Amino acid sequence: MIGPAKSSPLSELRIALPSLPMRLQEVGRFVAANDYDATTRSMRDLAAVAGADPAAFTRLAKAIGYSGWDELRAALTEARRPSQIAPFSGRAKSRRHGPNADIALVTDKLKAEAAGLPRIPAQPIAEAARALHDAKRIWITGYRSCRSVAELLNYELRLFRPEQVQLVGASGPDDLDLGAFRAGEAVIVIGFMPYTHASVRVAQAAYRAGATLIAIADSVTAPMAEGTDHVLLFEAAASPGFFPSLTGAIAIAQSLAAVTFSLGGTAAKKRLENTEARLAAASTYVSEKG
Amino acid sequence: MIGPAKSSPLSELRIALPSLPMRLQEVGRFVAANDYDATTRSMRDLAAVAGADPAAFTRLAKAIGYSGWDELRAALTEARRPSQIAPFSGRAKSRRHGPNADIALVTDKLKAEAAGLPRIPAQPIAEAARALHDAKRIWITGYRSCRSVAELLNYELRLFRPEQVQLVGASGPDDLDLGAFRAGEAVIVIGFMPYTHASVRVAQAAYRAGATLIAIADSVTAPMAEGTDHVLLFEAAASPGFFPSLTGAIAIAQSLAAVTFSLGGTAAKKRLENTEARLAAASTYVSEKG
DNA sequence: CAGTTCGTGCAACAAATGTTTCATGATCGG
DNA sequence: CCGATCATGAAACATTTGTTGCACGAACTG
Repeated sequence: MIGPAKSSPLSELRIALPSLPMRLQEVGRFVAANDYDATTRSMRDLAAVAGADPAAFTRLAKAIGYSGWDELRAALTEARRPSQIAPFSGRAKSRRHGPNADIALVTDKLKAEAAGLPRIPAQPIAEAARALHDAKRIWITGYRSCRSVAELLNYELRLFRPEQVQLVGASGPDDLDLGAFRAGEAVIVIGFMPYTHASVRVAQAAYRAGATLIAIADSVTAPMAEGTDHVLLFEAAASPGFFPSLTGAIAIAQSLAAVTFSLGGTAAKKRLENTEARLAAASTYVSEKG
Repeated sequence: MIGPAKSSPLSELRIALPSLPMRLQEVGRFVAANDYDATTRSMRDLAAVAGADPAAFTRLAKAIGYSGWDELRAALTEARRPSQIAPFSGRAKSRRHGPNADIALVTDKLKAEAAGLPRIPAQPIAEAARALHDAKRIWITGYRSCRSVAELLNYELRLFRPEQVQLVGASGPDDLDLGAFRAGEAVIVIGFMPYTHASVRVAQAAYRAGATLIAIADSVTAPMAEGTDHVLLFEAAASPGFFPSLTGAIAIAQSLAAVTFSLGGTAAKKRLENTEARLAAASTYVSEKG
């Protein structure tokens, strides 16, 4: 016989609460209010904090239909598991047809990517920028679609540190510069799943050389993030569509360059002015007009 | 001297990982990838799932500076505690100096860019995608910082239309292909103020050749947007900082590629699968593992 | 009022947990 | 080639965990 809907152990607890003895009610309320500690700390610890008897927790679990505290806690743990964040809720399932389908795809995509940007942790970026500021030389790595991010970062950093910034593999896919890394230098590796072998190799070489490693990746478990001093996370799979999104990575790269420039002070400003003057002299740009 | 961020036990683990013995590396990776289970399940359980010796977990914890597995797990548990709501949300308000200034700069920048994305008009993107779908050949142009956008677009489009997409100036800054444009082809020009002469020349050449012209720019008055069939606008100056922002342009490029792929139907899907298979065969990527 | 049931705290219990020790095999340097 | 160090798995260890038996007191019942 299957009982009523076992939606959540917490709701079962809440429903059964009024019909329970007084002491069990107290403990039950404590569990409901501190369900995170309930899943992570021990029964005796909880009892001490709640000012109750350890046995009360076992009795509570049995009172609401579990075989014991262990089983209740396992249910709470599963209910709290983070990976249950509705991966396909409002997504491509509602594949609309007609002329508006494409427009809907675009707006959904833009909205999702906009939502992802504020979730990027700012502090690691600031710390990484300081590391770049202190580095004698900066190497930048990114393959396949991440190469665009690498090149943007290379371009912006070279605007005010032209001598000290270099793109790894600029002369071709096999020009890896693996032996060129030195301590005191910084190596930036950009990538997301699936990770290329080349980026992992660069990260390992940088690590062995004692260089400061900065990874821009979609996960802390990325192979090239191992051993890195700084990991800057973005959400590659956040938006609908078939390719991972690089918007977050671009935003990180730009912020990194901006803060690094800010740390550079007047010296960086002067070099940027020099670069701009040189570009203007070469008449690279179309002159502004009213 | 500011050391690397020791905020999270996961970062400590990640930093120490490469210098660890092989078995401890495996266990460390497992913990990093399954940190929720690491906080909730028992050491022996984890060992069984990871296929490792229980003792390895204790050794791992000691290797990265903890007194034992219990202490490491406690640190992981605290790092995961949900009620850690935004330590910097209300703080870094008007602080323009001090250690929080950089963080404020980053958060402001990200927020501004996130706000700009939904303002991008979707319909022109969908229309441009249809034009790309109909084009016999696609040329992509972008100089200076916009080159990164051009290369991303080139990369993504070539995934399912490898024969028909080409980056203008791929062989060098003077390789402009100006005479190669034909009617029935599409030329994409990416740029914002100040505009480079090269991009304007490409646009004019495309116009004269009768090719379909698509401009990704920050203004309808951009020189290379004159005579253009499609103008896709983004806000380059929307975010604080010293460099114009390319986040919007990247988002447009990705949306453009996504819709074009969507229009390609099963044929595009098949070509994408072929490309992926070729990459897998070349073992470009690190193989996934549990 | 006596008898019963129920709720509760305490303490003892068996099981499981994290840790340590030890033996074995691999790796490295002289 | 040998000795020393290190990495690693298995088993023994002390501790902690969740559980249960028991006693006491309150509340309810006849």
